Order: sequence, then C-alpha cells, then structure tokens
Amino acid sequence: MKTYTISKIARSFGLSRSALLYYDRIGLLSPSGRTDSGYRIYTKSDWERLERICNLRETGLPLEDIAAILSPGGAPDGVLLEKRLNAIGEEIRDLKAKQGLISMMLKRIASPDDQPKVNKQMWVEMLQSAGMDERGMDNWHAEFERRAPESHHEFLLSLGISEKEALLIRQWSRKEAVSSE
Amino acid sequence: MKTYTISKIARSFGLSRSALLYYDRIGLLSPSGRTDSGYRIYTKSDWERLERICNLRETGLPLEDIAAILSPGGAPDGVLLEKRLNAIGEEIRDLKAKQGLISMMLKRIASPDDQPKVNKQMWVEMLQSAGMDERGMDNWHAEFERRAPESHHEFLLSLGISEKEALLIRQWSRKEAVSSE
DNA sequence: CTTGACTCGTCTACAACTTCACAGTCTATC
DNA sequence: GATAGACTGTGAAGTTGTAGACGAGTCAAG
Repeated sequence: MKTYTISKIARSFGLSRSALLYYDRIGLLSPSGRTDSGYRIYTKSDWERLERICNLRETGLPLEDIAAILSPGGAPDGVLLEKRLNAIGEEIRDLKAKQGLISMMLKRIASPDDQPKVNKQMWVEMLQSAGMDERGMDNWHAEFERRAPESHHEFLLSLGISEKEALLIRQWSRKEAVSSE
Repeated sequence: MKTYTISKIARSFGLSRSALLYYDRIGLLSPSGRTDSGYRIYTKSDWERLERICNLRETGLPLEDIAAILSPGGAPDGVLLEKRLNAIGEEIRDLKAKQGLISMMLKRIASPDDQPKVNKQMWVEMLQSAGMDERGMDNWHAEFERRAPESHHEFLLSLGISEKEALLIRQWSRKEAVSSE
C-alpha cells in the first residue's frame, strides 16, 4: 500500500509540514502509523481524510467545525455549510463597504486642493459604483452606528446632512440593526 | 478643555477599554496626560487622532500600517490604501469562489440519492450564478492548482473531464498563476 | 462612610498556524 | 564507513487585535 511521509503529503495538498503537525496535535488528522524511528506514516485513508479536510477548509470553515463534521458521530454538515454561506454573504457586503470607504479616501487624497465637500449624492454614487446595493447601504449605516456612533454622526454632518436628518438616520440605523438580530 | 477617560472615549468609537490599552502599549495612541492617580486623560486632539485611526481601521488596514500613516514622518497613505483596495478585490473574488464551492456541496448533500454526477456545465453555471465571471473562474483554477495540485486533478476528473483535458487545464492554470505575479 | 462604578497594570485566551531550537534519522556520495 | 545534506521528531514561543478576568486602588453620590 502506498504511504506518505509528512512533507510529501503536505506538498500534495499545498500545505506546510507545520500545518500537518498542527492537525495532528489537535487530533484533526493523525497518521495511521509510525516507523520504528517514530516518523509519521500517512496511508491512503489518511490521504482521503485530508482531501475532505482541504475541501471543507477551502470554504473557510473553521477547523473545529470540520472536525465536528468528520467525527464518527457526524455533525450535520449541511447546517454548518449553510451558516458559512450566510457568513460569506455578510463578509462580501462588508468588504464592499470597505471598498467604498477606501475609494472615497483615495479620491479625497487625489484632490486635496479643492476639497470637494463630498456630499450625500456623491457618496451614494461612489458606494454604488463599488457594487453596493440599497440593502448593503442600510447595512453599512447600521454597522457604522453600532461600532462608532459618534463617528457616524460626524460623518453624516460632514456630508452636509442636517443635524435633524442625521439623528433620524442614526435612529433608524439602530432599529435596523436590532430588528435584524 | 473637554477630556475623556479611557472607557468614555472607547465607547464613543465602539471600542473596548482593552483595545485602547493595547493602542497605548504599541504606541499608536497614547493619551496626552494622566491624573495624579494615574488615570489616562484623553484630550480633543487624542479624540481626533482616534477618529483617524478608526476610519483607517474600518478599511481593514493593519494597525502597523495605520501607525506608519499617522507617524510624523508620514508614510504616503495613498500607496497603502491602494494596496489594501487591491487586496480587498482579491478577498471578494476569493469569497465568491467559496460561495460557489459551498453551493455545490450543499446541492450534492441535498440530493445524495441520484448523485447527479456534477458535470462541467453544471459547475460553470453554479459558479456563475454565485456571481463569478470568467476572470474569476480562471483565477479560481489557478488558485486551486497552486494550493492543492492533486485535489485539483481529482476534481477535474470528477467533473467527467478527460485525463488529457485535465492536464491541459492544469498546465494552463499554472501559467496563469505565474504570469500574473 | 459606604456602595457602586470606575480605573490601574498584568495576565490569559482565541485561530491557525509559523518559526525556532535542538536532536535524531535517512540517503547519497566519496 | 564516514560525512554532508535533507529530512524527521518534540516542544516552546511568536503572530494579530482584541476580550475578559484579576486584585487593588480611586472617585462620585447618597
């Protein structure tokens, strides 16, 4: 039967030796045997388990969840995968918001002279051009309010939005955030 | 002049006390003064610096880069921000690939009986419906090949692609990966 | 004057590894 | 069979950006 040493199998899957040492330590993948001198021996079935692990890891699932799925008791993998799918959706929205933010900052840096007083419309357009839809934008406000209420307020004012409207937006951001939990 | 204690200013920005303690330790934001009893005193200018920090952090920049930007010598923030913008683009593509992967896995789980032998066309459609374009797909192959050559091969075969075509695709994935670096 | 809410500094924990240090082992070549 | 170089083993510590706990000191209100 074909067997592998640790570095061989690691390279087959594009992992490092230390990663496999780590998997062994946490009990996620322990080699089937050892040589007389103590070297780890990975067999075909270890290869298959590792393949499974890599597939799941590619989805970004934490190793703990992967271990749960692969354990003999067997967690329902569908549940965890769906959860991960939703999480990814959020992550993407989050990243798009960051894109928008950076675009704005870069624009501001590029033309620091005529400080074009980024107004509401420009802002909305920039976020949209960064691929954000309306839902994403609501979400963005909610997140902003949750994490940095004062900054959010300042930001709204800086867009030339009146104090009154700013307070309205913030209040509504908070409700969105709460109701979606 | 208005001043803040550590927890007050932390909450203003949605941060924890520990975060600000950490910022102080690494020298990113040290309060302007202390009371007789040793309490940190944050002033208006600290507030402004923290605001700047939070803005940059919202983009996902590591604290080290933020420190570089804010240091008196002043790193060119445009460069770092653009780098970060590119990184985000990659992250998003990466996440979309993960979405595609998970969708496929979930579908396979949903109908395990008639194991519909996911073929090439289905796969492509699924990835596309997950929002991936052709460039994203090339990229996905390249990444797959780079990180798990053997798995990539097996995967291609599992789609019903011939050994010969599989080898072609892999070869070309490698070239793409190299040329884009 | 006591209670409760703050603050101090320090320590531990998290995820998923990587890097380091030091020692033993295997293989190829001289 | 000696030696070099590539591998393996274990164990500990470092990484990033916090969160939370600890015991002890401090502050404001009643």
